[in-house]
Amino acid sequence: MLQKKFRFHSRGGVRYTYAHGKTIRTPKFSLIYNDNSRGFQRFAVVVSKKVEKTAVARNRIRRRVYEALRLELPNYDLKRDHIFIVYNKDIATMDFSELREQIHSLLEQSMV
RNA sequence: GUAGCUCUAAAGGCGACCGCUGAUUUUAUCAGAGGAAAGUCCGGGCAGCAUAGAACACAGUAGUCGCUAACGGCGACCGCACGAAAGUGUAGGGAAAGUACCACAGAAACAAGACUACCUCUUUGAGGCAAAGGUGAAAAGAGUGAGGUAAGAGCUCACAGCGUCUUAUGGUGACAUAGGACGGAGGCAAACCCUACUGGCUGCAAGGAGUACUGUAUACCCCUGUUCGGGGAUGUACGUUUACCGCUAGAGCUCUAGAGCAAUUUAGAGACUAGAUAGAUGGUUGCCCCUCGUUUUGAGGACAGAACCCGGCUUAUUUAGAGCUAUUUAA
Repeated sequence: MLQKKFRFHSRGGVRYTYAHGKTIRTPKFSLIYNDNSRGFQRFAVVVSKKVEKTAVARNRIRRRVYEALRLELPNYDLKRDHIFIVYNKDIATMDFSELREQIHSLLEQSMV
């Protein structure tokens, strides 16, 4: 789990990123990102009720993604806001190293 | 053993590494989801609305006695229904206050009476009868035997049974048992309605205090409707945004003893800080345990995530144990 400082969720921030950010799509994720003026990077993970019905299952997906991000974080200093949108419920059961690899490649794509 | 019924308990265990939220003696230690945290269906605490008042309207509840802070909850008991039994279910007041409805079928559905059948006569018809047949969820409460008649019929009698009223006995009571009198044409009140009882409204996004901004009116405003009664007022009322308080030790839990059939309650002792805020309580992994499969490898371990706090109800769901009933000697 990331520190509270590096997560964000306020209505304004999320909505601003949705409106002005760039989007990268893959079968399991979308990544929306936009520069911010805070001087550090922030992340949000969104899991829709359409993906998983119960709160327990959504929490598990959210925590795994946050954990993968936490392990990737030392390699980056992007000074941007990022939103990960989850489309596929396999993330709850898939191999953790594979999940980490997918998130790594997504972040790499966004650097280009 | 098999089939069934009831009750109770647990919610895999111990570690490693890396994290998150909170607290503190601040860089290290401690604490950190459930039996349903869920649905938000009831009831309260708490908060505000005037000092929280009255009547009507409206809504809810509906066997009795008890328990409780309270309840539409719980316990015990009564009646009825289901079951072979253990047991289970039950909104279970009022239909001679009034209104509405009773499809299809059927002769006929609450208003008269009669389709088939039976009997009589002056026989293309008229009259008598309401037992039998058939329809339907429902067709006057009425079975057996005897008398009776043109044919019949509770028309009459005996026995059995039903309903209403009433007397006695038992019970706090619902009611039960026994006796007496009378039998008058349905059902439906989770249809309107009547009766009794209960309920002021809004909910922690309540509300408090504060910051910044905006705008309106001296009319009105004061938490649903109508009426009555009452209160407020110059910075009063309304709206938007952000951090803080509210925010967790409690009508709570465990044990022992007493009261009670029980729900529950009295006394004593003991243990215990989840309080986050788009929302922490996790991720990865090792060994053991259980289930499936198997030479091994392996797969799986339910339902499900606190959001002011309690008491219930309902729904989801894995496993284990105990007691009881029936069947029988089949394993």
